[in-house]
Amino acid sequence: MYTKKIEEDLNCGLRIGFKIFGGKWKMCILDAINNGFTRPAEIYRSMPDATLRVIEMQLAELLYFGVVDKYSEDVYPKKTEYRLTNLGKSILPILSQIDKWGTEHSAFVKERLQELDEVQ
Amino acid sequence: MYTKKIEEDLNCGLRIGFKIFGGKWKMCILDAINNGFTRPAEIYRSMPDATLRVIEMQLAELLYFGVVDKYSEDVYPKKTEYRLTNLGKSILPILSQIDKWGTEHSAFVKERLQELDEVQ
DNA sequence: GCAATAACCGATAAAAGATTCGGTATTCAT
DNA sequence: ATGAATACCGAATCTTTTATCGGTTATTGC
Repeated sequence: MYTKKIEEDLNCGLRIGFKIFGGKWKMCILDAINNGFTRPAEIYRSMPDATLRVIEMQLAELLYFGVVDKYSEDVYPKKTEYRLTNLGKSILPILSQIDKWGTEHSAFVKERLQELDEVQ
Repeated sequence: MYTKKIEEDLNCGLRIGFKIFGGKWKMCILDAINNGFTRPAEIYRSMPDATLRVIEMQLAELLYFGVVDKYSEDVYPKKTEYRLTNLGKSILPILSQIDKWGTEHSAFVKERLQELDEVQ
């Protein structure tokens, strides 16, 4: 994590929300955890487009902001589980709403993106 | 707009949603339009932390993805209005949910951010 | 004519964010 | 003891996004 050079206005709920779960993979990670993929390696396997490193980094931020909790057991295979806190769970409805919206409009969006590709 | 070098998986509704309204200012702009600030200069005055340039750029993207429509009148003062399309309006419930979430948890988030600042 | 306002665009700089790569440490199975 | 799996972390690098700046065009009021 690092501090930004340009200070942010966090007077707007929208900006705060994005601050917490607006990263490229954060929502996907929360979704994965919610679907039972609670360990880093599991999350990674469930979304191989992200690297393990980025998953670790985002988990660290989610942990910092109290969205997830971390439980480590010293057994083999080394077991670390990340679970949603109540704060994390409170994000789930938003998550599913965005997912629903995106799924509903995916055809349209993809069409537009394809146009862009054809131009370049 | 530019094409990415790293290809995106848009199989996930979440990613699609973020693609369309996940920019730093996009949701704020949609919110501003919804609150009656329909012209670029008005939007800018309603959220001076963003530059006019970035508002223009984001409006162009929102226009491209059919989230807003653009209406120009050749009168003085030069009048351009951006209005939400049905697609744009369909985002509003998500918007207000995120805003509500962010507002509810703003104290907690700010506290955490302050901690980070103190360290550095 | 000149300042002010509006909309907008291109180029480039800067910042933010993500990726890559190599490393540590642990434990188990062979 | 070697290899595989897990969880991490640091640093450099690259990509993406946002900011800055200067410019254009057009119209009105002075």
